[in-house]
Amino acid sequence: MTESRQHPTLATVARAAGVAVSTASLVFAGKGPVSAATKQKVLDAATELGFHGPDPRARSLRNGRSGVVGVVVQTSVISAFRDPVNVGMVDGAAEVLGEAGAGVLLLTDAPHARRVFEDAPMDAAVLTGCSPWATELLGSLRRRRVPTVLVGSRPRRGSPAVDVDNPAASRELAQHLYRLGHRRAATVTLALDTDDAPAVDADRLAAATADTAAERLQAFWDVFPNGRALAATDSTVEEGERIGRMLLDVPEPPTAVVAQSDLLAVGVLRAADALGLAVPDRLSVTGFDGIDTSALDPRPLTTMRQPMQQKGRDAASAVLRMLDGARPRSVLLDCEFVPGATAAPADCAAQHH
Amino acid sequence: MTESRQHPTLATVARAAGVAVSTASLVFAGKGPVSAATKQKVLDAATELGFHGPDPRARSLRNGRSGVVGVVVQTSVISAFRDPVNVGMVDGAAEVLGEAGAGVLLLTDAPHARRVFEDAPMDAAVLTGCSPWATELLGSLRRRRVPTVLVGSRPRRGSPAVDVDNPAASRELAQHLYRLGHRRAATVTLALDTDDAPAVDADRLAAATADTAAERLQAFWDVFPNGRALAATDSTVEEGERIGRMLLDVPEPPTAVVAQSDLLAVGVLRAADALGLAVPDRLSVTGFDGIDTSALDPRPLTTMRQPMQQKGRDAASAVLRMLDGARPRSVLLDCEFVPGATAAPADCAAQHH
DNA sequence: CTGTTAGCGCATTCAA
DNA sequence: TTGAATGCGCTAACAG
Repeated sequence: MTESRQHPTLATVARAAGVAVSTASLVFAGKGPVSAATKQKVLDAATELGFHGPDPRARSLRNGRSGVVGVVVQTSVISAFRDPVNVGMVDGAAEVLGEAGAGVLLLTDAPHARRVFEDAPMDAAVLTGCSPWATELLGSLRRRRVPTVLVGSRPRRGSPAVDVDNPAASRELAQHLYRLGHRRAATVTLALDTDDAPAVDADRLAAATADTAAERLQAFWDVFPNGRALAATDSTVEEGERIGRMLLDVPEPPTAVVAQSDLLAVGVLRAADALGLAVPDRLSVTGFDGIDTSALDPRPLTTMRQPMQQKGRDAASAVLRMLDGARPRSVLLDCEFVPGATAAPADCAAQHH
Repeated sequence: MTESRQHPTLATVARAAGVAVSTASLVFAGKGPVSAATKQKVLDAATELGFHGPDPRARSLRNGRSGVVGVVVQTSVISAFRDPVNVGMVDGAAEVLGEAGAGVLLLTDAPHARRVFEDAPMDAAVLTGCSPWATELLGSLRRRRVPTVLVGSRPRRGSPAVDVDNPAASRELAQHLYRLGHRRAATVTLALDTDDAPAVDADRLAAATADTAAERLQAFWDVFPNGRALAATDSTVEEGERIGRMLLDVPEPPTAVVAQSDLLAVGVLRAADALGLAVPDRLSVTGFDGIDTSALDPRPLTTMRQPMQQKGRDAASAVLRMLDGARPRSVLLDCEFVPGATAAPADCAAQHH
């Protein structure tokens, strides 16, 4: 019984099989023309030595590719994944990347994980969201010459972006309310910047760092120029309820609230319930995303369904094409209006006046 | 204006700075004793050439470490992350690994991603759940000599496991019901195996591949030897409702249902609502996990809170210790009983008899 | 404190 | 078809 060697390598195996390393390499790559007999010899030797394929680390140095794509989400994994939109996106990306044989390196923009971000081996990256850090991270990626695709923001510095058509979708939602007769509408935006204060005016919008929130708000104001806007700090039910109360617990509440996400909208529904405002009779509420909220609230939300997984898939495809040397164009996906049951004609509300 | 070079390397930088490569290496590693002047020269040259740190791929070959830890979840990312328990676990792991400078490679047991699983560079792995594939994946990891920590299953083949004390926690829950006077109890288990059929008997339990489900069921039967058990296929509200109906829509329904997860328990609550069985007056329901279900159901669940993030953190710490050559012991975490409001004395139920 | 040297394990030339 | 030789970019000895 031979003593177990340090660590079997291709060279070890080749020597044991009595062939050249290049031959053994071909066998494991399944590429070149190798005679069946030689192949078998190599395979046998490998089994004998307990060698199960070439070392990924050595391959990546040699090939200049590690087969890993970084997917960067905002803040901690737990808060990012509380939102089904992010989960869907990562899933879509993982699916396409997995089929292409690429791994998903889960990265966050958390400061304490910067070391990982800087040092991690990755051939390309998908950068999601538009946190204040995003710009800095993108800069770092560019310096390292890591091809990057953005998700949920505008294209920047040569990096293509995959996103939904926020202006069109948001306008459609606002116009839907307008056509229903609503004239006093308010909106709850996603985080616009790092500021915790809810009040949003034109100046703050102009300075906003979050493209998605800004675009959706702009579209809302296009339709309701005087509509009140308050910014949430997170896309959660709790935030929606908190901001919803601020919006609704006033002498003359709006007859419609446009929430920039479904989770926020559910929160607004709760605020309305707490204040005794019947939805949709006295208040219309719209969301954004099209996630399954049946577990959160029985009322089907009037919302725009966005193709979350498709965003991830398209981002992954784009990243893969960039690795092939192409310069893919940005992608703008369409959303689909979901009628739901939380928006109704404003007349009802007016009657209560 | 000089033309941009192919790709700046440490050697390039060192030459430009007029120092030895090893010196430049030390500068970027921030380790050795380098004079401030030399250091500056190197940094300047690097900036000049657009060199921003050593290539991770080359480092990993040289160091034999890629700084990446694989975290394997069951099935697709999307279905795994629909369950807050998994999200919490991954978050805990990401936190500890991130602080240690290690990246998280998100892996699944999906067959189409096997190539990634086999080829991905990783120094160690955290293997969660106990899908039928888990055993095979563990075998593959062992052959590659990738130190692995299991989460949510028993220790196997030399790999330590991090888990909660399912027998103790489940017994406590069952005994709580027993002491409340319940004698006719039933249970909804997590997936026990790949079989879709709900009915579970002792034989099926004996053949179960999912340790968690099996342990919790065993503990239930220890207290309620004749209690009916039906297996869910997933830990979701929908499954809980489906199985809940099977359990409750019978002539003599049980007075208590032990669900093996909170999501399943919420489903059971819905089934009870649909059948007009008041909880907790005529039916007691318990869950497991201690996730926040307030968004799903107003009634605070009687359940066991398990430290989800701690599981991830402990698994990550164990993996890190294994990378240091240690052989960490398995960890069994305690759960905490949460009284909630969905379990009450059986008397009430009996009175309706 | 700094320079020289020798591989890490592999994929790919180029010859035979 | 197969074999020998080269270097991917870096770090860690060691010697100055």
